[in-house]
Amino acid sequence: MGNFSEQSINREIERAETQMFERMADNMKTFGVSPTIGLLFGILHFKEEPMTLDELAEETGMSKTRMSQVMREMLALNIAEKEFVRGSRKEYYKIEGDYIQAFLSIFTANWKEAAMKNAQLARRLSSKLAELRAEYTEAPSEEIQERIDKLEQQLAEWAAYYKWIEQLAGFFESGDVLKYVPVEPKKKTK
Amino acid sequence: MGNFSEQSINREIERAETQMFERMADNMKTFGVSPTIGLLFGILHFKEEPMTLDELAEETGMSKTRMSQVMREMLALNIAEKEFVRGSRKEYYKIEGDYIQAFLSIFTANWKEAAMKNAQLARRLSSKLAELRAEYTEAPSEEIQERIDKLEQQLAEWAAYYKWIEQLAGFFESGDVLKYVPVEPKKKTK
DNA sequence: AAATACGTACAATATTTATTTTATAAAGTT
DNA sequence: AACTTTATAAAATAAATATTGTACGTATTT
Repeated sequence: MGNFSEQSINREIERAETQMFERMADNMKTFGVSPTIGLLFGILHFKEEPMTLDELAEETGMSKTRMSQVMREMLALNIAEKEFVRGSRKEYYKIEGDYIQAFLSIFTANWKEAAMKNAQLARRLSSKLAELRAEYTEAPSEEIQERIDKLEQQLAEWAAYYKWIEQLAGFFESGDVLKYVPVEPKKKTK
Repeated sequence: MGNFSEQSINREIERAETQMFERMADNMKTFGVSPTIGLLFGILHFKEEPMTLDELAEETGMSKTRMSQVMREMLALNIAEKEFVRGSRKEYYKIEGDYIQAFLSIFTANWKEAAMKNAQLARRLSSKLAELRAEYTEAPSEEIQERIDKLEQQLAEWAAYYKWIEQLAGFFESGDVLKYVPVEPKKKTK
């Protein structure tokens, strides 16, 4: 007896777990990364032990290939790592750090990359402008002069912005942010 | 004379401007919002004066409908506002604050929304679990007992996380973050 | 009141992103 | 050496987002 009830309660728990994972996936999308990263992070965090691509595929119902793609992204973001398991020739993955660390890693990585691309373009554009100035030094119409000035001024303002982003990324990466936005100790469920 | 050169230099400048705007658009995508928000922000910032939907459509080559959609998003994110211009029956839009302010607004908004959704789900799941516990109090198999405990513990950990995100959003929203990650005064272009 | 200008809802299309399928290479086993 | 197993590249498909076009409502002008 109780068999049916037990089965149905297990289903309910399963459903709750799934909803939590899906919420995490959606969070990640909001944060600008692939939702499946959130899903896998949630699962790996929940299981608390390293998992193979096959296990992840089984758990999510997605293809193994997709698991491979996403785990690679997670490695690049430094929110997961491989764990060598002797005796098995599968690769095992586990997460690195907790939710907050993952959050910090993701934003750090994204912001740094954005700042870097911006800096790269800004350099290119600045030298282009210098070149234009040099080239047309003899007959510089009022209008063109002004236009170049304006763009340079805007580039400078923009540079201040992405340099600030870089600083912010550092503030996250170093964990300094946690000094000012501390983690509250989690309470036991009432 | 100089007419051809003048035309070509103008084209070059135009191209540079466009590249900067496109970079901004790409930044926004990275940040998890529609790239066109970055584009319009860049244009409005550059022009330094309020613009109508038609002007924006003209400038971007996109449809007026799209401009309307995106401006609405920007209003919701508090990075743009309408400006009433008497005599005209068009609506004029201008940006609110500089790049950094926009950055802060966007993340504040996104993080708050994510935290809110998480909190909502967590509440639902917690009461569901309580309900399950109550319902099956008589014949609680070892296994189910443990499964519920585990999920509750995970929910608690997750709650600590999204509460932290909320705090972080507050830290951004209040501008406190700027105390610790200050804006460097921008240098004049060399 | 008819005509025009404006913004946007709604449906349709295009583009991008996520995911799967098929194919292949490398390593391990028999 | 032939056969498996594992991961992933490359191509194909599906799903989600961004964008446009059409239609319509409201306000304004004539």
